Amino acid sequence: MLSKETLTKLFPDWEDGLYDAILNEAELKEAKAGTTLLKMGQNIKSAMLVVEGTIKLYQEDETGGEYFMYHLNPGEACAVTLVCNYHHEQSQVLAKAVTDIQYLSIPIAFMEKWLNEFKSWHYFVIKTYRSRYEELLKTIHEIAFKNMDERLEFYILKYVKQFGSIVNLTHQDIANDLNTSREVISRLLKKMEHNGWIVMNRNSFDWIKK
Amino acid sequence: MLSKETLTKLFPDWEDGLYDAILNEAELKEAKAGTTLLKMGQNIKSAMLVVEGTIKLYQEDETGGEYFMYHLNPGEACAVTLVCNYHHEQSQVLAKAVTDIQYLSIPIAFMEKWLNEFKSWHYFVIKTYRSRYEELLKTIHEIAFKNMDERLEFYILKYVKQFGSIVNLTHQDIANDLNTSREVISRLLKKMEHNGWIVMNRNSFDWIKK
DNA sequence: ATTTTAGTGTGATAAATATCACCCAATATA
DNA sequence: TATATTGGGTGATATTTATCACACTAAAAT
Repeated sequence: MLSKETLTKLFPDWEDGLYDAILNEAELKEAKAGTTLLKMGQNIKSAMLVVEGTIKLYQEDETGGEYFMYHLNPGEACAVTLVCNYHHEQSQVLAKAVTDIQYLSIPIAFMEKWLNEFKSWHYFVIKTYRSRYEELLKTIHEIAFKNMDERLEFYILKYVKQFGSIVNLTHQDIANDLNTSREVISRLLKKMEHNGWIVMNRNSFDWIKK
Repeated sequence: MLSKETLTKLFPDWEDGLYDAILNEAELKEAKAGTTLLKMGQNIKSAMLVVEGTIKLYQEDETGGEYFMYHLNPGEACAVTLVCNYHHEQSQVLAKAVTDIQYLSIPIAFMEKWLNEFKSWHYFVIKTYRSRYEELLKTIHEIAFKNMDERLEFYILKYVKQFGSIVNLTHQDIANDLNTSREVISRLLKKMEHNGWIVMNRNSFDWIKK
């Protein structure tokens, strides 16, 4: 089980009572890398706070397409699950574990209660929304104004920032995340290789630009 | 000046003290249709609550491109200006008045204060962020998965919902909002005309689909 | 009434991306 | 070791969107 100490490190801005509330009411869950944690259209029954590992958030198309938006890391929460009313809100996003993860699952019944009881929870919710709103703005900026080569670079840089400069993704993985085809990614990566930005291997490549 | 009664109608969920605080601290401002209210990169000095008229929110490119995201209507607030810290936050969006507008301008010094004092303000901020987050998701969905013809239809439908079925926009206006060129819009509108979805006039067209 | 300007129509062409077809090589599996 | 599977390379072609060029017309300005 989770210690108050760990919680304090993950969520340093909370007040004391909130840690206790979490320890009492939240369930610590685990999921293997690759698990889908939230599908589009799915009813939201609990909030999700990341304790360990990384989650990727996607916009999902009816026809199966996906577009990667941002990472969720330990100490962060999935904004869409922080609902403040019971009225069966449906998820607008797709969430996948990219590593093995641990997360706190909090029944949405507590959302409103805690908003009333804990100022620091209130701030946490606002902070979460604000930062995710900003991530979405960045995403829109990329798709609306940039060509695929620049979007690919932006995508790789996000990966590198998260996991380091050895990118363990297949071309197909990347194509899925950017809602394009494998051939397009292969050709663009080949260009990056020619430019000396990456060193390519099977199943991975190394980002060496600058 | 603004009456408490008007405020109550615009913001029905607030508590009594908050109306007074607004009446004391907020400044009622006006702007003509077409005014730019917030530029990208601009320092945020005050929050903006719409009292009268409609504001359009854009993502802005360094090179002058724009992409329309959503409308702000009376009773709604600009999420990006609802900052909860003083540290010279910069606007990530472009906001333009599309009609003559009236809005409340609140120095950001009060943001944090009111978060502590008024629960209803806290809820208002969260509600604002949540609904704008959802608007951004819709925008991403459009750009990431749809071709220009579908995006144009989505765009027109947003307009129609706001202002009625007579669309008083030039092809160039629309092209700017969708970050494309006038020719592209002209051709797509011509197709819609052939399909019997619109009746075209100079400077406007009429949406008659279904 | 004439000129200017803004809004629109449209062909030609270019660029970006998507799709199809098929190949080869590395790795996993039988 | 043989075979199947997965990851990747690449030409050909189609589609979508962008760009250029220019013509036409309604409305506005002179």
